[in-house]
Amino acid sequence: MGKSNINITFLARELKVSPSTVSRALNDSNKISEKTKSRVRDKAKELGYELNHVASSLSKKRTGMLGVIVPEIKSYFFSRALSGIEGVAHDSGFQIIIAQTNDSYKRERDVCRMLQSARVDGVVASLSLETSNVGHFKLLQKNNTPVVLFDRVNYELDCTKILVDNYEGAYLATDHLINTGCKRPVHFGGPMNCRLFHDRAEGYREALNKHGIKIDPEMLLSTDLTSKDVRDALKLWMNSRQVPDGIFTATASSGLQMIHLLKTYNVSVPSEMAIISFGKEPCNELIEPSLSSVEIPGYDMGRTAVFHLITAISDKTIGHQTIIKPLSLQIRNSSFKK
Amino acid sequence: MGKSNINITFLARELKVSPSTVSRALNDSNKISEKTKSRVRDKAKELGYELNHVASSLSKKRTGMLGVIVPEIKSYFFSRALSGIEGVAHDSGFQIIIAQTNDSYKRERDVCRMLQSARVDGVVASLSLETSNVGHFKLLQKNNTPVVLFDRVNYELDCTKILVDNYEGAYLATDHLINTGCKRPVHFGGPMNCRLFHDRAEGYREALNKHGIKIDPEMLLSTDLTSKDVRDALKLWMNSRQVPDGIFTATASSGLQMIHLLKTYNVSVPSEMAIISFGKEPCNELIEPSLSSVEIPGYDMGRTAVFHLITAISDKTIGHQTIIKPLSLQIRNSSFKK
DNA sequence: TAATAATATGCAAGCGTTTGCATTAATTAT
DNA sequence: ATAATTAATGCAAACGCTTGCATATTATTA
Repeated sequence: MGKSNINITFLARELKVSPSTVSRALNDSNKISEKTKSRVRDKAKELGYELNHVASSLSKKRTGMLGVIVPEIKSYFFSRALSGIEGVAHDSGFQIIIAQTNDSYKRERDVCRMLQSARVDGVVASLSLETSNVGHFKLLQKNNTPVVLFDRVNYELDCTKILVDNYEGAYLATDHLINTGCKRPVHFGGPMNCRLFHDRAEGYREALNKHGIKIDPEMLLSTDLTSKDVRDALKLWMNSRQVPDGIFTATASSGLQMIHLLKTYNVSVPSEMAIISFGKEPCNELIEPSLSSVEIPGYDMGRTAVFHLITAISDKTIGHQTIIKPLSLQIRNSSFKK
Repeated sequence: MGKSNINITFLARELKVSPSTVSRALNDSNKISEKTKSRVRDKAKELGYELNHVASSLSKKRTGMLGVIVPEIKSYFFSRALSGIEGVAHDSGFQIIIAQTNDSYKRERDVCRMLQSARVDGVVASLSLETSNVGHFKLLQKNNTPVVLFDRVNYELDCTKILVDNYEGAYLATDHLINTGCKRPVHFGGPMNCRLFHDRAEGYREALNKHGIKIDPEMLLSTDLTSKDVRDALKLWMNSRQVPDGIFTATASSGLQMIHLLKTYNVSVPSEMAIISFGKEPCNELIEPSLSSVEIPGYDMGRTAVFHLITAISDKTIGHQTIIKPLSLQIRNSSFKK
C-alpha cells in the first residue's frame, strides 16, 4: 500500500485542530466554518493529502466498489458491456473490480467469495455456462449485497435482471429466413443448459412450427460453439440427404465462420444458403457477404445493469425488476434474396 | 457493505479464545496448535465467516488490489490485454480495479487519484492519447506504488515497460509491401504525439528510404483514426495524380475499412492495391481478401505487464526493465501478389 | 523434581477514518 | 449584562483485523 505518511491526524496537528474537524472539513460538513474548511483544504492540497479510502470504507461500512463478473473479458459482447458498466460506475463515483470466470462454475464461486471479502457494495454478473446452482449469489444477497444479473441470467435467483428476449429474437431471425424463401432453415445452437441458448432454440422451433415446417434432429444442433463444432455442423449439413437452404446461428462468430467456410463448399450466400446470426460483431458488416443479425445492445445492457445496481444500493427497499432490452433485426446481404 | 455481523471477535467469543488466536489460526500461523486451528476453521465455516478484506488491508497496509488503466475496455487489443491481466492477477491472489480513460488526460489523472486513494498495491496502465505529462504516475510512484506501462508508454516515466518495437514492425510491413512490388506504398497513420504511432510512421519512412523511394506529404498521413479519416484518406489517394499501389495502416480497423471501401472504388486487392495493417482483429482472417498484418501479442503483453508489476510489488528493490515483445508478420491475401 | 526451553495463547495498540455526544465559542434574544 | 440559542470544535469510541510483546501452559532436560 502506498504509504503516504500524511493522514488526517497529521493534517490536524499541522493546523492545530482535531482530526474530526479535518475529516468534517474535507467532507464539507455544514458544522464546520467556511474559514476552517478552506484552511484545511489548502493545507491538504499543499501537502498532497489523499484520502485513505480503505480506512474510510471500514469506518463507513461501504466501499464504493462494485464487483463485476463476466465469463470472458475479451469477448466482443462482454467487453462492450464492461465499457458501459465502467462508464456509469465512474460517473456515479464507483470503482469496479472485474473478474472473469472462464465459464467455470468453481471460479465463479471463488470470485463471489473474494468480492464478498472485499465488501463490494454490489455485484453485477453474467453467469458462466457451467452455472446452474446460484447459491454463491444468494450468499451475497444474504449479506445485504445487491446482485444484478445481465444477459446470462438464472431464474432461480431473485434479483434484478437485464436481458433480451432470446426467444423472440430467434423467432424473428428464423421467421425472416423463411420469409425470404428458405424451405429448410437449420439452427446452429449453443449448450442447452444455458437458458439463453435454450430460448434461442425454442424461438427457432416456434417459427418453424408457425410456418408448418417439420423439424428433424439434424436441423437443430446443440453444440459447445467451438470452431470445430462449426466445421462439423457444416460438414454434416452439406453431406446430408437434405441440404439446408438457411442457417440461423446462435452466435455471431459461428455465423461469420460459416460464411467463411461456405466459400470452400462453393455454396453461394444468400442465393443457395441464407445466413443470419444472433448477436453481432464488427466483422458482420465487413465480411462478404455481410452477415445479417439480431443485434444485442451489449453496451446499453451493461449501463442499465449498473444503473439498477447502484439504485438498489442506495435504496435497499426497491423491488427487483426484469428488464427486457429491445433487439433489432439487421438485414444484410447474407439473407436477402432477390 | 454487506454487513455479515460475524467477525473475528464473534468467532473468538464463540470459541472462548482471543481474537488474535482466531486471526492467527485463520492465517495458518505456526504459533497456533493444529487442534486450535481446526477448531477455528470449523467454526468459521460453520458460521460462514468471511474475512473482512478492508479491515485486513488497513491493518496490513496492503490491499491486494491492482489498478488497471486502459484507454478503452472494448477495443480488441485492450480487451485481450485485460483478459491476460485478470488471469495472472487472479492466479496470484490479486483483484483488479479497471478504469478506462476514453483517451482523456483529465480522466486519466482522476483515475490515478482514485486508485491512489484506494491504496492499490500497484498500477498497470496504457496511456491515453492525450497524455504527455505523466506527473500523475510519478505521484503514484512517490507514494511507493509501482507502475508498469504497456503498449502506450511514455519515456519520461521511469518504470517497467512492456511494448513491441513499433518502428521495426512498421519497417517490416512496409518492406514487405515493397518486396511484393509496390512502387508507391502509403501510410495511414495515427496521431503523432502518441509515441507508438510516431514510431510506426518512422519505420515506414525508413523502409522507403532504404529502398530509395522518395516520400511526399501525401504518402504519409497523420490522422485521428476515425472512420471519416479513413474515408477521407482513401478519397485523397484515389483522386491523386499518383494513385498509390500499397497501403500500410497504423491500426487493424482502418485496414479492414480500407479493404471494404476499396470495393466501392472498384480497385482490386492485392493486385492493384496491396494492404497490410499494424495490429490484427478477428476479421482480418474473415474479410475478403484476408488482411495481412503485423500481429501484436496483446494477451501476452497484459500477462507480462502484471507479472512484472507483482514482482515489483513483492520486491521493491528490483530495477525497471523495458521488455520488447516480438511481433509477427502475418501475410494474408491482401498483400500477396502473384 | 526443579529448572529450562519450547509452544501456545492473550493483551493491547495500531491502521486512518467517521460520527454521536459533549464542550466551548460566538451570536442573539431578553 | 445575562441567559438562551446557535455555531464550531473536540473527545473518544468504533469499524475489524494484525502483530509485537508479555504471559501461561506444556514438554524437555539436567
